[in-house]
Amino acid sequence: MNIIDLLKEKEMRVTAARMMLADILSDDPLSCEELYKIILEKNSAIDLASVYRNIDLFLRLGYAREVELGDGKKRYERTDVPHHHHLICKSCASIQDVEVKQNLAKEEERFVKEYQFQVTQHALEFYGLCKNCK
Amino acid sequence: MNIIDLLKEKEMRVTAARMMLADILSDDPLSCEELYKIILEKNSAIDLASVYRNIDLFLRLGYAREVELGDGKKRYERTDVPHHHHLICKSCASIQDVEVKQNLAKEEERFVKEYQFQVTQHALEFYGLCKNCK
DNA sequence: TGACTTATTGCAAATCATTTGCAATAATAT
DNA sequence: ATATTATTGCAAATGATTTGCAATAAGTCA
Repeated sequence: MNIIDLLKEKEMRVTAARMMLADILSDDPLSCEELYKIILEKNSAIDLASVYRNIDLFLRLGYAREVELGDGKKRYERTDVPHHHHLICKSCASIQDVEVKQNLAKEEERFVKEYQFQVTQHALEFYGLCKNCK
Repeated sequence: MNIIDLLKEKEMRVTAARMMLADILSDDPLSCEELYKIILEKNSAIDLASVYRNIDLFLRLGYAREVELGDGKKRYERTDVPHHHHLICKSCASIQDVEVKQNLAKEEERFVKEYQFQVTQHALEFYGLCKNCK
């Protein structure tokens, strides 16, 4: 689903700021500060507060997802990139996307049966040392 | 390893604040603010800044581990409780410990071979609705 | 197209979690 | 007991994120 349709469906306005942000969001997890700076580099500008507000909107629309890398900053990536996980280097902070082949869905089914807990989402990230840093 | 020995080994002082904190840290992941309040309830007091400083020390000593629950606050639990994961309710914020039976170690070995990335730690948390909230 | 309504924006100030500087205090070695 | 210096409490600083409010721009309808 593209961002224009998502906005119209909820009767929200299609603004220049939202289009630009939607365009910049990618498969890399980016913080609001990073998004803000990328926009500055393009000789454009969206107030940092508006970046936060619109990212928040994108989360509610299901256009973006939050990624927790454990450094105190929240990152965001588009939901239309396939579900994946990250290898996070504790030395240089580089982030690499990886797929995990194990089936966590089975575990999640078990949680429903054992604890009546309905899992809607999970976070799985790996920390360590990358090729260059070890 | 108990906290007194860990401190002495590194020639750090065994203080009342450290003993109290070490005692309160448990298998539940608690934030610094929560630890601080628990101590207040015991009619005792450790400055919040000292809680932060000592938790940080405990991490370096390997006495505590950090748990990321994605709500913008870091939580801590003792390392001597077995490695486990959490079911985090998005509605009431309750936290339940669970074991995951799948073997992530195999995936981690694959990352070494495929990307020369040495995993030292991973974070796996499940989000959803608990028994009472769904 | 132009005027109208109201969501959205930019700006500044507020808030929340965490960190830091510094003087006072308490833990260890002598 | 005293001296040394790590640790503490307190207040102020920082960094990420949120909020209030007036100015602006998107959508609506004549």
